[in-house]
Amino acid sequence: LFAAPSAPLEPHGLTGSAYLEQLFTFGDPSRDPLAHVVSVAYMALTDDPARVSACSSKYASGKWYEVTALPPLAYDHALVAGYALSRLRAKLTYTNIAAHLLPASFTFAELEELYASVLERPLDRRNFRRRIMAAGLLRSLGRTRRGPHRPASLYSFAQRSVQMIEML
Amino acid sequence: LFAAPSAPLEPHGLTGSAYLEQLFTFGDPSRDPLAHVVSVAYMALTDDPARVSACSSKYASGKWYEVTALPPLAYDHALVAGYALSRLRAKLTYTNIAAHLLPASFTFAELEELYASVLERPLDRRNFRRRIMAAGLLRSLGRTRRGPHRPASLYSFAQRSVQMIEML
DNA sequence: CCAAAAGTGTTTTAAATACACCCATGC
DNA sequence: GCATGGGTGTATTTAAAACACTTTTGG
Repeated sequence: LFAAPSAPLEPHGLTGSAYLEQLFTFGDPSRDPLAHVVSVAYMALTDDPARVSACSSKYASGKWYEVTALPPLAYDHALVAGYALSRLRAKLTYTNIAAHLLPASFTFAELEELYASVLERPLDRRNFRRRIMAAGLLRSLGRTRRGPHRPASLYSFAQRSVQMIEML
Repeated sequence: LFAAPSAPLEPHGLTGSAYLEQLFTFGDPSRDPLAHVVSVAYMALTDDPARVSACSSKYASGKWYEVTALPPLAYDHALVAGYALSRLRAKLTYTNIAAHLLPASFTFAELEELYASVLERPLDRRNFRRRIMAAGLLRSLGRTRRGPHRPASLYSFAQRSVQMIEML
């Protein structure tokens, strides 16, 4: 989460390619003690935090936190963040929304780690791979990433537009 | 669907017990050619249409239509209605939201007919009953409804508050 | 006794789960 | 050659799907 208390995330300030999804409109009269504020909350996904900080000076003071360790947030913003997380969790299980949280090419281990950390539970590597593949979510790039150990095959998402897919 | 073109459904005009769920906030600048109107759309569910017409004179002119045969609607209201229907369909399969579309007691056949008509597909009576029962969705009332044929057992929902349940 | 809706089980098929070892590389 | 992360298959369990007849009542 990118939390910039005095400068809420502005959809139009993001670089073009970021995925945006409307979450919920918060309008409880008591959510702000000084005025009746109606906020239409959006969730933006990116694989590259730097793009968010860079797109406007307003966000330069923002900070990233693990979702499980958010600092105290103003107003009902913890509620908003919780809503975003639960939506993201749900959509990971029935859409290809993960395409917007990973770079153009990635290893299977990176995909699995994304799922495991957002869902906050360990996944069986073999069963996970079987289902992802059966869902036709990925395209193999035929390339590998070399590193200190056995090279890992690289993949990209077959589709970037978010769509429903049975998978978990 | 209750369509009252010149008098949009006002949540607070409904009788107390109606289930209300926020759908989406429509804010496309071009949705109304005359002004930039932002609409926070809600879906209300009731088992009793008369309660809606009765709650305010503004709704007296409203009419009910089969969702599959809506008349032409103003602005982007067909989009809103479509959104509502798809949300309802989805929630029938993983929540007990049907509790708000049936009276306090009902027969199994009535429940099945509700599901079949909203989902627009026939359901196998035995498999449907097995899953609904396995989900613990219903409470048997021990009473029956007498009619021209074999009496049908009456049920009510175990919970009225909407909650997630694996079932279809 | 007949028409009409209510109610009930079993078999087959598919999917989810549980589980442990070999492989390829850099150092 | 060893440490490390990458990659693979099978057996079991559970759930979904397909399918047809008997029961109870009113008229």
